[in-house]
Amino acid sequence: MTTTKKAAPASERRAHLVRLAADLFAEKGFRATTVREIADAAGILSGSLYHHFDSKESIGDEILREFLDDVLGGYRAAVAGTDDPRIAIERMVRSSTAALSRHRAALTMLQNDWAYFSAQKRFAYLRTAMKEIEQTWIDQLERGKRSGQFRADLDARLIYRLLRDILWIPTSWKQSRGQSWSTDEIVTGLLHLLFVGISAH
Amino acid sequence: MTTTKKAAPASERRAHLVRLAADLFAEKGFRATTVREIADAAGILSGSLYHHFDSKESIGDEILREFLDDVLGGYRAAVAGTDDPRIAIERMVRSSTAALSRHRAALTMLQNDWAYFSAQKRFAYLRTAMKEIEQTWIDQLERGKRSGQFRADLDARLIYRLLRDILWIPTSWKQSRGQSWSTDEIVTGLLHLLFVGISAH
DNA sequence: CGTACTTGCCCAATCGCTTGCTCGGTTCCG
DNA sequence: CGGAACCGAGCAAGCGATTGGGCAAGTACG
Repeated sequence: MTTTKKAAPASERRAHLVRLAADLFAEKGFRATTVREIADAAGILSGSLYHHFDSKESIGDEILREFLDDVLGGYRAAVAGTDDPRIAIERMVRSSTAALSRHRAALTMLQNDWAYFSAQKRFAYLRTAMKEIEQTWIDQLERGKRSGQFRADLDARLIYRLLRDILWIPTSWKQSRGQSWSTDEIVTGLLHLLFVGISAH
Repeated sequence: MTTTKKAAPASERRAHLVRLAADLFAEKGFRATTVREIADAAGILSGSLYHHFDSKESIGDEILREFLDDVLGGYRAAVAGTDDPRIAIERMVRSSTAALSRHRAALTMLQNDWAYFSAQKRFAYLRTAMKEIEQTWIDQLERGKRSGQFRADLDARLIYRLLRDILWIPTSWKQSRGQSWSTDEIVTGLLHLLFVGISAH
């Protein structure tokens, strides 16, 4: 009665399964991961997953929504407290990095399976969220140009595109082999690159 | 007699089929693309592909090899003519951008299906080529540090990793909807970002 | 000229397997 | 008892791969 067939019970077990699935998605992408692999990771049979979810896509949907909520929340907080676009951008960079490390699966899914998701109306919210993200960045970049803090010849849209994709690069390194850099080192390196480039002086 | 069974005839038709397959790989990745889709794009049945190729992997192999040859050739030419690491790096950036736009499929394949390819001994040459690419970049960055042209506190390996991934970002924009930037605009924006950052002065 | 053979290309059919998913039944626990 | 969790078996669809054969154009040879 409480749960018909399509509903989402939102139990603790369910949340755990989502996390297990997310780990697999983060490494292989959405489509390349099978429901049997997810079930194996949970120690159950694949059919048993459908007691918790009505489809594989629902798992993906949940992961993507949580990620976008997290990112957008962070951006709104980043621009709320200050009038200085440089401070706002630095906050957005740090906020993005933190959010991405919290949702590695969502990133891999958006990278590998964007064509798959964006073709479905169920995932139309992806485009909406992306547009808000883009607008937030461009607003700050334009403000920085007007205030004279950023180069006047700067193409805000182009820089945004570069930044957006640059920011989620280090996330895919996390699971990489061998010694790595700490999140701090990476963010520092990025911010340095962003504001002053690689040249001396 | 001439062609036993595993050979590659290297005909014109074959090259055309590789191009069709590459277009699909560029959009969906290697594993996510089926041989039936490739055949459909060519207007033939899937089985007919096996007259030209002995396996789906052979198509991928051909695409990847051509790409790596192109990139490495460009790098060798870029560092050959000059002693100035900044000039060498600028040449490498331009060479990379050009090569990537010529081999969008290879990029998507390396991004989406790296785990798949690198696990096979048939594709062992991928790691070899990647190492030569990395060494070329690091050499130039270190030379720039020693000559005082680049910041002394610069982590060459970190910067290389960032650059490598940054460089192939704009490639995935090419097929995007609506107005875009020209290759020149993108390269200029990147080089500017790389050498002087976004700050005014 | 005409016949025989080769070559390049493709179809039709099928194999063994994996995919996401279904569903009736069973176990466990409050 | 009742509900949540899971099992076990299986389905239709699709997957990559392979085989055997057919068709047309070319080549060789008498």
